[in-house]
Amino acid sequence: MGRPRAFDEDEAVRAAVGLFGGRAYDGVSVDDLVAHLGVHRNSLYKTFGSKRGLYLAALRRHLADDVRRLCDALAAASDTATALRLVTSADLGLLLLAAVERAPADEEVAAEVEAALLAIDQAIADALAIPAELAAALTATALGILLRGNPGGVGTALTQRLDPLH
Amino acid sequence: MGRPRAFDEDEAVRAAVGLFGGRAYDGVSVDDLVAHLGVHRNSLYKTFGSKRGLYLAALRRHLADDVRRLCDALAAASDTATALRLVTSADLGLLLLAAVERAPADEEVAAEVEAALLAIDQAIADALAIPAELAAALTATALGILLRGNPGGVGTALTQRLDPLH
DNA sequence: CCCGTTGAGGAACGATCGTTCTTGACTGAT
DNA sequence: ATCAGTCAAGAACGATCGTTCCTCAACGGG
Repeated sequence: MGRPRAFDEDEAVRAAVGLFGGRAYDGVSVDDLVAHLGVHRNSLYKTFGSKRGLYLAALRRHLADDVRRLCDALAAASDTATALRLVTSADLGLLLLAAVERAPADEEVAAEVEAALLAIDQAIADALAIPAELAAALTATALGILLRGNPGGVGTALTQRLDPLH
Repeated sequence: MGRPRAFDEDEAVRAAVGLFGGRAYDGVSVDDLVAHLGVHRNSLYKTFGSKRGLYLAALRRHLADDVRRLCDALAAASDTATALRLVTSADLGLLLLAAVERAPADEEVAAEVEAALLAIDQAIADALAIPAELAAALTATALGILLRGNPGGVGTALTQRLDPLH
């Protein structure tokens, strides 16, 4: 019963992933969300409770979709260069912003971020058959490269040194 | 002539470095700054022009002081492990936040950040006598480790593999 | 001694923030 | 046809944002 929804919740959350992945949390206003999500204010609060609720939904969706897809792709990687290229070419804007900007101020975000990073570590460790600590170092390298906007394939120089090793 | 200042400008900027390095730009209000800097609203705007002006001053101070000190320390590093340890133990909170959160929205910030990262790259390249691209990869790794809050000396696993190389 | 100048101290501004309220449109079941 | 229930639409809320204005205190030069 009741009037049917005029918006698709999944679609709205994915749009929120794009917005929150593009600029800081405080840089995305509720007006921006309403304008770009196709969800009206009232429905937004009815569905997600608050701006933070929507942010958490977007973050979890980002991790469940994009990060999960990255981990699946990593499972097929057989060498360090491939693994590093996969991570650095993935769309992890929201994860990166969440880790640097939100995690220190929101422990629920911090927990999600930490779990996602550990999942990436594990995927790399399994795929390359290397210790988890070394995989974590590779993840850190990939995040650092993403952070710099990947200036001219910085990763290749490193992987050329790493590949003969393992 | 005129009434003498009751605050130390350098001291105020250093306090701003601490505030802006601890949370997001929008998470630090002018009221916070006034409360923690010992500078009154009027003097803040008279001296720095705007909140963004103070932020830029703090960022430049952070780069001129902390990053410069890091580069000097790097000049004395003779192996990869030492270089990586120096960067990951440096206090680069403001640089990290600026790179991820402000740089995409403020090209002046982006320019400062890029210059600082290049300076770190160069310091590592010079100290270890390695190509600039490899040094950039090491910088990226260090930033990634900082981003994760350095969970249990992740860097050591990587440097053990890298050291025999160069 | 008094005047011009500069900073301190707050009050106050308009704008925007996240959130809520009110009203009306649309639905399935009675 | 009517009623209860859900959502759309947008006005409106108090709070807080960055910024400005106004008044008084403290100095140096004539």
